[in-house]
Amino acid sequence: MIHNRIALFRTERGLSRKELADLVDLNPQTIGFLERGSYSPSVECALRLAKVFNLSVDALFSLKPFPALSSQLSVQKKS
Amino acid sequence: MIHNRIALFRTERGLSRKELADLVDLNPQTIGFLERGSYSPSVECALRLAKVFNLSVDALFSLKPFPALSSQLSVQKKS
DNA sequence: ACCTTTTGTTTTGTATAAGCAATATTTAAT
DNA sequence: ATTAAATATTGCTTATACAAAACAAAAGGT
Repeated sequence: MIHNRIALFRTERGLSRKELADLVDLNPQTIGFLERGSYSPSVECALRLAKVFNLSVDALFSLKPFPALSSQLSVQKKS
Repeated sequence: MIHNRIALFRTERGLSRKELADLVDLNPQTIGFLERGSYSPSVECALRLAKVFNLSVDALFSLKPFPALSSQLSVQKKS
C-alpha cells in the first residue's frame, strides 16, 4: 500500500489534472486514478512527477501515511 | 528509460540477489531483471529498496544515467 | 431562464509491462 | 565429478497506463 501527495501539491499550485498531466507527459486519467485510488505508479512516473514539483520522490510517495502538512508547520506563538 | 544502481549497492554490501530479495520482499528473479534490463519497477518496490539501502529513491533510480561512483570521490593528492 | 460551448473529472475497455512461480543454466566449492 | 549456491529463462497473472467516451461543472450568448 502506497500513499502520495499528488493532489495536495497539484491543487496548491493551482494546476488542473490536465495541466499537470501535460507537464509530466502522462494522461489526465492516470493522474486522476493516482490521486483518488492509492496505487503505485512506476518509478519513472514518480521521478517525472517529483521533477515538476521540484521534490524528491520520497517527499511525494511513502509506504506510510503522510502526516498532515499543517502539522509540520511551526506553531503559532501565544499572544 | 530508467537507470538504477541496485547491482552496485547490492554487491558493495556483499548481498546475493536472493538475500536482497528477502530483505525487500521481492523475488530474486525480479531483482535480477531489474539489474540487467533497464526497467521501471513500481514506486512501492523502489521505496522498499531505498529503505534497505538507507538511501533516497532518487539516489537509487534516475531518469538520466548515473555518473560512475568513482568520479564522485575526491581526487588523490599528488605525492 | 435556456441552450451551447468549454473545461475538468470519472468511467470503461484494452495493451503493455511488472512481478511471480517453476524450471533451466551457470558458477563455485569441495 | 558432484553437490550446492547463484543467476537466467520461460510462461503466466495481475496491475499500470492509455484511448475513447461519458459525465459534471462553469462560463457565455441569445
